[in-house]
Amino acid sequence: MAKLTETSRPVLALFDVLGQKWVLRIIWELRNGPLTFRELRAQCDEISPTVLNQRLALLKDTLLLESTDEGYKPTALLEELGPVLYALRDWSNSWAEIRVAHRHEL
Amino acid sequence: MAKLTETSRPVLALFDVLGQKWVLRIIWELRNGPLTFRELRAQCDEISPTVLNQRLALLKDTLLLESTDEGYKPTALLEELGPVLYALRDWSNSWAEIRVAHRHEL
DNA sequence: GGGCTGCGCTACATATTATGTAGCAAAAAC
DNA sequence: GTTTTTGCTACATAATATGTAGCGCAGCCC
Repeated sequence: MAKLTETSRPVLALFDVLGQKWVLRIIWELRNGPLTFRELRAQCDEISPTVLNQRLALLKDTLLLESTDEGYKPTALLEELGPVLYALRDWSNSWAEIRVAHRHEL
Repeated sequence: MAKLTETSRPVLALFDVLGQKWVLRIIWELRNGPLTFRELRAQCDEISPTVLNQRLALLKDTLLLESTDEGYKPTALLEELGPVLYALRDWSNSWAEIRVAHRHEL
């Protein structure tokens, strides 16, 4: 499993985690309640189970996810990030529009 | 250069970009004005220039960064994400505290 | 009990991506 | 016009992801 840079700046440690492939996607797909390993894998476009399990281990280790009898779900702490994720979603719509507009300019 | 999954859901495209190593860090380091290639590289812990250049190309291509005579800087659109980034920074401090507390529990 | 099914997850060979060092070509500084 | 500095490329090596197969276990059915 990847080792976190033990930096004195938490935001950089956070970027280390979020910057790993599939991490944001996994968090996003768990926004509406718990999913089992196989459900989560299906939601994530059949991501390889090797990587999925590595990411789940990392996220449990960093107290962002926990596994219950219902499946994997965000911790209370991670749920506080909900509004931030939705802000990203909203922003991404403007981004998509601008990119389309830019393509048409060419 | 990595190809974006051309998905109909912008938020997933966004996660594809942000989920690449160094992308969040690069954006973060440019929050206080433009930096040159070498300055940016120094801020990013001497990241390999190969990857830095790949990421800069990606971010220019997706209209998140632009290069001026002052160096690389975020586009107006990306600057709108400022508050979101600072929210992540603030949240990461609570996260760090909880992780420390959890270590001491063991 | 014995055989099914679905589950979380592992093994492993292959393909993709990052790292680190050296250095080039062009622009600036002197 | 020579010396720096800058943006960036080349390339060999190391690290990481992908995709497929399938294991061991738990719950069911009869």
